[in-house]
Amino acid sequence: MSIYESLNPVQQEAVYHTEGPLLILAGAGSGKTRVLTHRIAYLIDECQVNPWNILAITFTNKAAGEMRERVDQIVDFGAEDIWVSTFHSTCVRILRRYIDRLGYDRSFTIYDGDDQKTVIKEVCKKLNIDTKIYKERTLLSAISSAKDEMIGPKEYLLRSEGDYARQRIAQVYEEYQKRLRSNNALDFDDLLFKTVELFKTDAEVLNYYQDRFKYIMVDEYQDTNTVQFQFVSLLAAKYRNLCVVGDDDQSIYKFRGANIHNILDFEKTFPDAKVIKLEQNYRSTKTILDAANGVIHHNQGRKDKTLWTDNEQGVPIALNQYQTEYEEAMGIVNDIAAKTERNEAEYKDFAVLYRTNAQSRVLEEKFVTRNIPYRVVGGVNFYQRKEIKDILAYLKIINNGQDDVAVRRVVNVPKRGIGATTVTKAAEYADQWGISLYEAFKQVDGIPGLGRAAAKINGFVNLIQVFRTKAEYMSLAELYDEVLEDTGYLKELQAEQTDEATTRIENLDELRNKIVAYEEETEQPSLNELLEQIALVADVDNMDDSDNKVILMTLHSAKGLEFPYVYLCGMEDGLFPSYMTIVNDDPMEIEEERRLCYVGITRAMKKLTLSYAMCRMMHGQTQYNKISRFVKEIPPQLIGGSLPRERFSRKVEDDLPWNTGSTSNGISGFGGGRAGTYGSGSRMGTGVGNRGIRQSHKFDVSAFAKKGGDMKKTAPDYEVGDTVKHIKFGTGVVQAIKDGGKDYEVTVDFPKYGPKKMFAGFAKLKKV
DNA sequence: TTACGCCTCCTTTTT
DNA sequence: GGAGGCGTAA
Repeated sequence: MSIYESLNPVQQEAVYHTEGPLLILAGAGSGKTRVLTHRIAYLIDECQVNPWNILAITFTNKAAGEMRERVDQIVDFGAEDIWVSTFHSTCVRILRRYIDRLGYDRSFTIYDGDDQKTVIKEVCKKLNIDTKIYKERTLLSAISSAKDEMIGPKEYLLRSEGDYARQRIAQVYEEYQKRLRSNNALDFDDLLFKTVELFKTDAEVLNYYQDRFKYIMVDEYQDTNTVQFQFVSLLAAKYRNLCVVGDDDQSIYKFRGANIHNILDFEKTFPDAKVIKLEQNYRSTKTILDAANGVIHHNQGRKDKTLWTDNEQGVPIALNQYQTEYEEAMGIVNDIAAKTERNEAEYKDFAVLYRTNAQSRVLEEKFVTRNIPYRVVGGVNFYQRKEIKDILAYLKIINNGQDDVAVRRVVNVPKRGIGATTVTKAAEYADQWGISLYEAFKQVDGIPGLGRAAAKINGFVNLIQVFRTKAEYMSLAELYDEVLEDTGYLKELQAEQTDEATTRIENLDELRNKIVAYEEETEQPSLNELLEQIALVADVDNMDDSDNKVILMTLHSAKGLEFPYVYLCGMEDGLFPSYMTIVNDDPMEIEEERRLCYVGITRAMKKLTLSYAMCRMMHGQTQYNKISRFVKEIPPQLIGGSLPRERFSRKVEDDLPWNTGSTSNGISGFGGGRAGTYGSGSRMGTGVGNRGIRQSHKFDVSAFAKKGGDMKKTAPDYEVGDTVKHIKFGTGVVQAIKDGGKDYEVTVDFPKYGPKKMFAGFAKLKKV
């Protein structure tokens, strides 16, 4: 039997259609990755296409990695020759080879958002821009949108006639590009922009890549922006074997320049395009899918399709109302604890999704108190942490002395007496002579008025020069150790003796691990390539399916993922849909939020739980919000209640010794904050709803009775005086161990959080 | 030059 | 409620 027979007929049709433009409209959970990977296998195995001629583009490294893995599994040989990568890494690979044709140096560095901000600040200072009127963020996003639309600084100015504000932005844009250029750096948008520019200006290069990539596949096509569309169109122009996969209902990146018309008008752009719709969902229960359809049908201007499934009806959707965000978080955490304790599911089966990153804080707090392992995706990215960026800045300087941003960042970190005044003088000198800041440092004797600071600058230059020499013969990990030592960075952290410093040191260790791993898996490791890989990773990419943790992330990050149990929290008008989109009264904006909701709902495989809080702290103020309009768009018969279990969970939680009880300072006091039930009792009593509730209630009771009864009590492997590690409190010293009947009660003194009492069985303390 | 404290602004979402 | 910017004091 061929591997293609496991596909349904429509999927097969998509696989077998190999020549010419093809649009696959793939609903959520309809097996599009399967189709793509099988299509690649088919091209190679049945159509004798050289793997070398295939390019598959995704948005995240994680998606690329997954696809690569699955392709490896089904393609007989040559899989490693297929390019499976993100837009950004594809462009970097091309630019590393040919960007000198645009007058750039091929060893350019890539600037992330923080670096961009640093540059824009300098630009504003130089041009006397009042950042109260023109916010740095606004300027950057204007520049970014311009680049997405492939509008350069000159053209931007031309288009700004009669508009002073825009002219001012044009100046900023021009100066910003100038600085990137002299720093030999590209920002994310440049990677695409410059590649397209290269294709347009250099027929030889374009021709080479057109012949190279005879078969092109693009995933998540609905999220492509204009410059990405151009990139793909140019590449595919010669052979026209372009297969795009997407779902207009999951287009959620308009704010980032995604142009939904790329997918909606695909048939206009390619009149001979074949269109195939994948509408059978293999992921979710009927209930979940009906809810998703109920919501998304409120959108106008979408391609007509209805997702259906052969899966079972499943349990009803839970909807919980809470007084505050704290109680909401506690409700979610308790629910997860209950399910895992009775072995219904593992931690990694759960995802908690929210609209804004800020919402994660309260959730985290509750996960910590309940001692449930979790991982927050997004928010403060590992590579955005101060200590990581500092050390990376050193590595960047060693790699590329033209990177002024990196030099400014660490020239006085740790403190070596080179203050702002000194740096400014050197920068002026550099400007005057058209050299980089680091070059100016080297010529420090020529800079007037520096006084004693000159010697200090020499010290810094020597430090870097020594690193460069060492980089010649040392491994990257060795070089990394040298940087930590010789800069005194590590010593300074060690001297601090605070919890925060310990975390920072741990993070630096983690970075070292990543460097070692990179060196092990790469044939010819180089500092340049290492930095490039780091620059291109997103946080989702680091999500490891193997560690058993609850995942917390924004709805945006959740796209493309699936989880058995999904919690959508903060379902309130003003939060989701966001306040901005409500006041804006542009229906298109609400529609984008609705698609986001659709994405969230369709992540769930077995059960979806929605929740909202009557009031929550937003922008430092208590806000009273109404239930989200999206909840009301879900057919009510799909929603059940969960009152009994919530009440029970609260009981369990009150038994926990380390819980100080947030109900005591809650608005409503004890009892008032428990989850209520949306709608009337009669709704609870109807059909499917009833089944779900009774079941979960019953399970709760018996599971708990069992747990309390015959749970094995094992003596801890640590004793009084030992240092132990807790999942979030960090390390602490055991002060007392008491036999508390059904479990051992341990008191641990944590430096930052003070003494905590906890049950050994729950706390999972590890001796260190 | 640095450390501290007060001020403002922020809140969509990210490769 | 928190991060970053700015001014003042030592």
